Amino acid sequence: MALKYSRQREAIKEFVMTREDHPTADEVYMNVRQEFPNISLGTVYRNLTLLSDMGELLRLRVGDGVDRFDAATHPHYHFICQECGSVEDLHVPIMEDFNLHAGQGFQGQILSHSAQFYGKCANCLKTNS
Amino acid sequence: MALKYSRQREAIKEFVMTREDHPTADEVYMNVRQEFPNISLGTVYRNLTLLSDMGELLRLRVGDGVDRFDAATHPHYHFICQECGSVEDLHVPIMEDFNLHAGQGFQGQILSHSAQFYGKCANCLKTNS
DNA sequence: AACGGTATCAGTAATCATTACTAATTTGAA
DNA sequence: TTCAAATTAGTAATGATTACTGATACCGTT
Repeated sequence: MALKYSRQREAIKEFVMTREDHPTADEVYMNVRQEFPNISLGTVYRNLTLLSDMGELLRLRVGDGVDRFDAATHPHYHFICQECGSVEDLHVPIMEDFNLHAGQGFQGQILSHSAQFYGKCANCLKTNS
Repeated sequence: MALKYSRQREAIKEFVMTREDHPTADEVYMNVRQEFPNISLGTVYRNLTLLSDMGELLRLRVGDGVDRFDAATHPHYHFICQECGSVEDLHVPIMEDFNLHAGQGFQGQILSHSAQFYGKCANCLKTNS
């Protein structure tokens, strides 16, 4: 049960931390392969899951069927470009009041929320007219 | 290309409309099978996708890896119970200002958002202590 | 520095949700 | 009623993720 160091896990974590976008498991695999040509996709998944469970990474499910990983572990919102599918962090504070607003007339207990914003990213805005 | 009536599609739509929860494709399949014992899962998926594309249903991806379908097609927020995984509609207005808030300092263009709220549903609240 | 227990690995098979394919059936306009 | 086109049932294929297995790497203890 005790966690042991592994060079592969370290490389995976390091790689995700260098990225501003939100790489998928496959993208992590492709890149870490340059340092560890024999690393297997299963190892990448296992470590990404492990790191997420430990709270060192955030596992994102933005709804396109592929999980993405984010080294920014503090709670924050995400933007998804409807044009190119890119995912960006939004640098605004979490709206805590939103939980109260949404709970009006609701019989359960709301503890947290997540939100995704959609539109066109800066790149796609200038690229196509 | 022209849409033709089909009894299976009608039954699928009717079934989803009777439900307050948000059935998965498999749940729809299991239920519509009582009326059409030979209906295939592919037919269910094809029609759910078709109805969603036409705007008669909403396809939800709340992040648990399974798509859910909602007959309430107006934009609204969802609550997901962390205990039992149930999904409920929240009956509060969409916060349009949220787009502006989130767009502070963002170079792209935000057009819409979706949000999910997490906690304990009324049932789980009273069931376990 | 070698030993040994266990976590981790690479490789591969299995799973699960969803989509694609195909020959047969159903729909609906002429 | 006829017939082209849409839809179906059944099944195969896909794609992301997880599970399994024998070999390897890590690390506290000798």
